[in-house]
Amino acid sequence: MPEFSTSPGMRDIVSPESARWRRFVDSFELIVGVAGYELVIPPLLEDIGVFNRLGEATDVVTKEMYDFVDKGERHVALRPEQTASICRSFVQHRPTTPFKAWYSGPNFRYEKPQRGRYRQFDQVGVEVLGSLDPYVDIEVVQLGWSFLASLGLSRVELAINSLGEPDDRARYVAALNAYFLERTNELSPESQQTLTRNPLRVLDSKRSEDAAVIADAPLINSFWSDTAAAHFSTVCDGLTAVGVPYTIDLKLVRGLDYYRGTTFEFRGGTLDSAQNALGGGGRYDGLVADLGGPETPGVGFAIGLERTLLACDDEGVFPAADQSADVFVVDVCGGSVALEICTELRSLGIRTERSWDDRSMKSQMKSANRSGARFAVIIGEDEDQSDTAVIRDLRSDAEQVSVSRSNLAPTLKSRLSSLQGAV
RNA sequence: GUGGGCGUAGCUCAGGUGGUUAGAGCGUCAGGUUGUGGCCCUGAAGGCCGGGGGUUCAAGUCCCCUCGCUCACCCCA
Repeated sequence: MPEFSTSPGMRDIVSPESARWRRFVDSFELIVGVAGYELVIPPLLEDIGVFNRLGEATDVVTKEMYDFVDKGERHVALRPEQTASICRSFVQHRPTTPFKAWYSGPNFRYEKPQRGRYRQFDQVGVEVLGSLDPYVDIEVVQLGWSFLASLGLSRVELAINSLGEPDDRARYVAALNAYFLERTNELSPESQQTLTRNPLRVLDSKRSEDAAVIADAPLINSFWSDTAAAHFSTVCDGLTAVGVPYTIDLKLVRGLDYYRGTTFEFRGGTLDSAQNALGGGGRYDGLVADLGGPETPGVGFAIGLERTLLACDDEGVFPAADQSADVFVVDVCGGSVALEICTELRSLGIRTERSWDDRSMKSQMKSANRSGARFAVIIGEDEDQSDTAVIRDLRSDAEQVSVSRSNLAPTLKSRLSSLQGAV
């Protein structure tokens, strides 16, 4: 056993998964980029006050924060999410509104690790600051939806709800609290505990004992103001208009306290995981002001990489890319010819590998085979003397051919591109 | 934070009631004569049996502790 390995809940992302991660973020950038979102890269570390605004009653703040006092006596924390950082950045730099940002990167929460849940986890997301227009909500939800669809996912469900205006939400919470208190003895001990902290979150309980009580609980829609109801209705109509399928889930409440108005969640189609929330978001119209900025509405979402990739695995889509070489150079004359050929081919964009340590031809051919390369270029004594090279197709039984060294690169280039054309 | 399962070669795993040099498959490396891979054959390297303590003449095997992984709860991405 090695002396060191990754800390709990943290892991190395290694090949071929690592390349898949890069591609994931690239795909996201492609979709939000054409929609005019600009990249913001906030620091991993912030003053803990930035994150305290996520909610004094939330686990994320109360027990999952990676926080410490630095050498300058500042109380800082590794970010548990990026929305608050983006808002802080907005307050600090005051870009013109509407401000449309996207981000990607790791976040940290000190939780017990589990399938699809790590202490360091990556998210991609967008935030739009400065507009109350319901069409912003629509655009944001649509972006998340089309991104997931672009990965090939077809069994994702979009749940959407509105928490109403702050007053609506407050009245609803009060009503909910009264209702649950009345039937508190029917609730599971865990939910009774949750009730004291945040009645909304009791609705989230997945325990069967709670199901009956939750089923009869009052619903948010009867507390919506006219403004909130109209906003929500516009959002729903807009989604329908652009062909984004959704389900209204009046019991959808999200974990962070800053949400108000529209909230939504993308859920993976596979039921066997409790971690089926691939991503989610909503409006947080008070957050910028809470962080000391002007009254500025906001809406956004975050999508978890790990979970979304798990969903991709379940659906058999967005596979890890093929990383095999195009050409493998076998040189049994010391290796200097391989150096020259690799340099030339690579400069032409041909993925070229070779072996080292002066191994036998047989052993180098084995490596060539394993590399997945389409062609082996073989340099033996004869080729070295005559300034030629042998090209051998590793995936067909065609005769190998000998070409002059000056014709090697052009020949490979054209054979590779004709193969690509065939596919 | 709470509970269940599991920790043996790089990987996947065998190792009845404790008993001599801990095994297999895959992978890796080297060979199977004269410059050529994939199939097959042979051989080699590679393990403080997660760590610590205990019981015993003797522990991978039993007991305790600890660390880690995993699944569920909690919560969330």
